Amino acid sequence: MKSKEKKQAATGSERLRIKDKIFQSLRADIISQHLKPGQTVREDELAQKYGISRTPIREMLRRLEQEDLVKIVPNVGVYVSELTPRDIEEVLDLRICLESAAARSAASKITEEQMEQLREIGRQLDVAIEKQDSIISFEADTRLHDLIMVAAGNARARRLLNNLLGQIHRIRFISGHKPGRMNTTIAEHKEIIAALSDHDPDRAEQAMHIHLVKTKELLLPQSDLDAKFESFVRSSFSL
Amino acid sequence: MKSKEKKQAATGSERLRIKDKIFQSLRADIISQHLKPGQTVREDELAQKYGISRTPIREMLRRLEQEDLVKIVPNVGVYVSELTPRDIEEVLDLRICLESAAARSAASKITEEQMEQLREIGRQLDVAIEKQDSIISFEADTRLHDLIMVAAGNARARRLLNNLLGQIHRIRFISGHKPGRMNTTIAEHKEIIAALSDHDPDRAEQAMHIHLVKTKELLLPQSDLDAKFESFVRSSFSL
DNA sequence: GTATAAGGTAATTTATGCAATCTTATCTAA
DNA sequence: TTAGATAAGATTGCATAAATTACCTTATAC
Repeated sequence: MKSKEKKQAATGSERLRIKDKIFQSLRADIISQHLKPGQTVREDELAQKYGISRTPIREMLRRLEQEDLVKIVPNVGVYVSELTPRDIEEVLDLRICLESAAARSAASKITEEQMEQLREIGRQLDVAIEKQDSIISFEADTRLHDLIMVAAGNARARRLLNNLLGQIHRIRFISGHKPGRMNTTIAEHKEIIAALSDHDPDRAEQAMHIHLVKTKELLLPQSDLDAKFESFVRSSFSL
Repeated sequence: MKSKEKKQAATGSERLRIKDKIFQSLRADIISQHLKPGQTVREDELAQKYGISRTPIREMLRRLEQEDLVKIVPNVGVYVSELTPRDIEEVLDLRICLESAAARSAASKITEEQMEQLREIGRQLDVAIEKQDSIISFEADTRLHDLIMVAAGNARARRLLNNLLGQIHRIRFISGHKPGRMNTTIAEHKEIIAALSDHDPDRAEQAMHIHLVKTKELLLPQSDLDAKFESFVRSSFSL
């Protein structure tokens, strides 16, 4: 009896981690294209796969829907979201909009401690160039962008962007790795760091904007764009 | 038999509406301050109040959490979100960021049909001024901003903003009505319409930005702001 | 007298069974 | 042969019950 109670307590304390782990696993499967767009996702199936009941699975699926990773049709089923060129452009435009504003804000608000972290990231970028290691570059990239969102001081904006990031990573998986982009990306990042170091809002916003627009153009083939319309965000600066 | 099927179909189609209605009711109670910030919200209580089980209530609460209207502490409970001056500023800054970009985008993309709807809204604004009717002004305001989001062509941005709108309305309830603001608001709206009519992205963005910054300053007493830091969004244009 | 631990209570979280709904396939009639 | 209706199959949606967790109270030991 006592051993049983102990076991229950153990599973109980680990359950939260397990639940979160399952969610991350599901999310990763969609981002990594392991679950293909349009594919049906059944509650029952996932419940069996992960050995839990349908109730928490349902909850996870709602969260994934909120991130636009799945589409839920009432009384019918759940599907992995499609990612049309239009969808991709919407996500990337939103990113440009949010992160450009964040860079502007961060330029004024960033603390010396955060600035030191940024410089450390800058040194990692040097290492990435030296070793031509895209993994290091990618990780530094991720920390750079998140650190700027933190420095910008708008927690809601950061949460929104983190939601978008799931889809952005998914887009990366679709587009595949573009070799040769790393070095130019790093140069853009260093310009962003320099602008923040100078606490220059205009320059920081512009640097981030240019960087993200270039990233967008790389991820979204120009042929897919509707060229006759201006994008959601400005395509050039006139500061 | 046939009548039974008919009845089932009827209740089925009404069920969704009822569930949606309960959600809207809950949401309205929070926005209207009928449920006070910090107040505990129990699943059991709501389930009894609305005569449904806790499962759909849970689902609604998760949706409300996603809109930041409630805060869920795992294994503890659900609370109505607080709205500190910082929270208010975050929400309003996000709005400025999204809607300014939308106005820019809409200036290029807006169709003649949408432009005609805008002009109709403009005429409603004239009526509002003539009758000094803030209700008409508010309704025209709502349609104006949403129409611009539609014209901007970014469905995700529109959804995000609609989520923010719940909190923005809540902020309005807290701040109370400011008489005398209506006429200047309308003037700003007409400038936005004029800029869109000219298909001038810079002017449209600037007009929207100025309008929303003024709205923010009205809703958020300057004494609450941290004056030494630049906001998430630029506070002035230099076009 | 205070602090700590154990037990009880009230809430969420999970699991499971049942009902409602949608889709699809088959059968019949025109 | 095709169109429409009906029935069967599958899946979600809802409700209730069991389990777990967190908090609060109380009692005991130092």
